[in-house]
Amino acid sequence: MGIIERKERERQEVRSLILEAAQQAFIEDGYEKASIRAIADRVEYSPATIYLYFKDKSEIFFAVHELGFEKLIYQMSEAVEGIKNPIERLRQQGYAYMKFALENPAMYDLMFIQNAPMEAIFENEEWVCGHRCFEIICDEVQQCIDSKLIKITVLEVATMSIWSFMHGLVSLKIRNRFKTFPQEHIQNLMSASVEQMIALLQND
Amino acid sequence: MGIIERKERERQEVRSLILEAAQQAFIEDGYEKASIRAIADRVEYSPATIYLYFKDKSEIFFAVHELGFEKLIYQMSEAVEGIKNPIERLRQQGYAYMKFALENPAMYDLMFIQNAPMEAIFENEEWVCGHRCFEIICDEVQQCIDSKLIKITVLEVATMSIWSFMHGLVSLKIRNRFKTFPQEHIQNLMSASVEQMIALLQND
DNA sequence: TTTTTTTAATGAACACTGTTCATTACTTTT
DNA sequence: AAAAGTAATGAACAGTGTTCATTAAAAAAA
Repeated sequence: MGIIERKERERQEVRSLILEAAQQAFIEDGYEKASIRAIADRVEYSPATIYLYFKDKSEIFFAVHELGFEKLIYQMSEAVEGIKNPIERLRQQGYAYMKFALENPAMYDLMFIQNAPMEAIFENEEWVCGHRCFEIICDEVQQCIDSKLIKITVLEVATMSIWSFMHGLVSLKIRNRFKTFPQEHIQNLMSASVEQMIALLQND
Repeated sequence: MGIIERKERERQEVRSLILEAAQQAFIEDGYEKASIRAIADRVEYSPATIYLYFKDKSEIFFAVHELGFEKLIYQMSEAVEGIKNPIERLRQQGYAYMKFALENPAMYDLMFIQNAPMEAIFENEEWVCGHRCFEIICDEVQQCIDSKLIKITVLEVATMSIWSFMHGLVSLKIRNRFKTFPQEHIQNLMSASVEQMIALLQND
């Protein structure tokens, strides 16, 4: 009997319809303003129906934030494709990260700033997509270490430093804290900071 | 007639009572859960009364975030007191920043992560406390540049880089994104990252 | 085919939220 | 003592996430 299989297929279809609607609503209005009712409206279901497919709002946006990671990981991989020099790979990966954040601020918000998606991770569960993304950064850093191109030698320290720097840069920008810099120079200053950081990292 | 002066004094008193309650509620429950009604309860006023003293919730928490800046600025200033070496001053200021963030995560949230306080700044208005805090960081960086102790020579680039790095470090921690590192080493890795960054910055 | 059982979807409600406004209570001025 | 001005509030509005008894539809059993 293929009925239970078809049912499961239909279930997954509805699920991803809701997810798509949630993603759209979230990108347009942000986490707080993307209400369950608004998402339900988009898929033409009752709000209560949403809860047959997701435990709560956190869980919906955990699923959405996973879509974000897919996209980020893809764009970072694409950015280093065909490049040999490890430093150049790291640079391009960094710019891809920055580009993603500035072009999809709402998504980045969900992935690295909002509490909600983390709350959806149950005890003793892993943050799988976070780890995957983290690892592809690690890989590039490891390459730089192995080829003795950067000054830092401890992988964890290097990765934490570089990631923190990049996250700080884009999240202060996204959250409007760079008002302290002359408005018209912010973009240039951000690029200059990235270049400066790479220069500092590099062995001479 | 000192009556209007007494009235003004009383008004300011009520205002700061509300502020204190808001701060407390916020520290305990975070921005979203710190409701106007909860704040009103704390000061034993009606919710509507709050709106005689503040335009909206954003404005309340803008005022609270200013209190946070006072504290942070004080603690950063205290941390460098009596220290001569510019690099050591920068290091201690950095650790003071980190300590503040980790000890007052809710406050830090309001100051550097939440959107709300920024929304309370009207068009063409300045983020005064942000600028003040930014300047005392700038001062230390400038000292390092002047005494040729660090490799970066452009003040804006240096400050943006250092601040972004520190903000990234503490905000990823606060928002639980360091799950990607072994739980028990996170604190050590964060300190090691700070030390590593100072080492990279320094001229040899 | 008809009846029973299982599954899916919903309307209505609950307990909240930020915010507004007409009404009341109190002070100051006339 | 009456009038004017100010401060505080109760009640309401429109919204939120979430739950649950009830209804509609589909599948299984008779």
